[in-house]
Amino acid sequence: MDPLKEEFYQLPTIDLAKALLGCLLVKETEEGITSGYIVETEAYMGPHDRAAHSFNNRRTKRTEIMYGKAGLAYTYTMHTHCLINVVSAGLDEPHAVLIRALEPHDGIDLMLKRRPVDNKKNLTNGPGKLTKAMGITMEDYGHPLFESPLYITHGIVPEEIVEGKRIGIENTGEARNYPWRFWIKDNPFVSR
DNA sequence: GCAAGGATGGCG
DNA sequence: GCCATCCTTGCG
Repeated sequence: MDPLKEEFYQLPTIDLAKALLGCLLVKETEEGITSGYIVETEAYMGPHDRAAHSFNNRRTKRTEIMYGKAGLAYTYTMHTHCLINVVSAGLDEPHAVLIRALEPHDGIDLMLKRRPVDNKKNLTNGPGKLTKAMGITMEDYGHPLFESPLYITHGIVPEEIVEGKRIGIENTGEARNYPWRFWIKDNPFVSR
């Protein structure tokens, strides 16, 4: 399946966060191909979103890619883990969509080898878990997600999308209450 | 230089 | 609910 085209990412950030649900995230490596359906995302709305790394237009080496064009990968390190976002909105609008959970699809054996778990439900049901299972690292910082070897393609159309508060941003004032987390209703691979 | 603080995950 | 662990950031 071909990657979704660059034009796919030309959506308002909230719309993109929803549009990404059901899409297939694919990573090709020498070890093999892994992929999973995106089942949970969060929108980070840049300068006016206290929970965003780019709040108040903070522009550093880390956040620089958020000021780039939509469809690039923004990877960063959180504690000992790598998290992946899809850069959103126009140039100099530093928005991003965090990919929080996947439903494993291809290469499940390889993912289990990278990240052994008893139950397949726990393989990619968290932002740090899915990157480890798929072999996504800081090497992917700035990679265009409309190109191999790390790309997003058409998957399934979700039956119903639900929204709620974002996770893990307790110390961000009002921003913690914004309903900018989206997931596929009743999907067992959502993080919580 | 250095201290503080996470968009986490795993274990108790 | 606690903490390991380590990179980024802001400040001195």
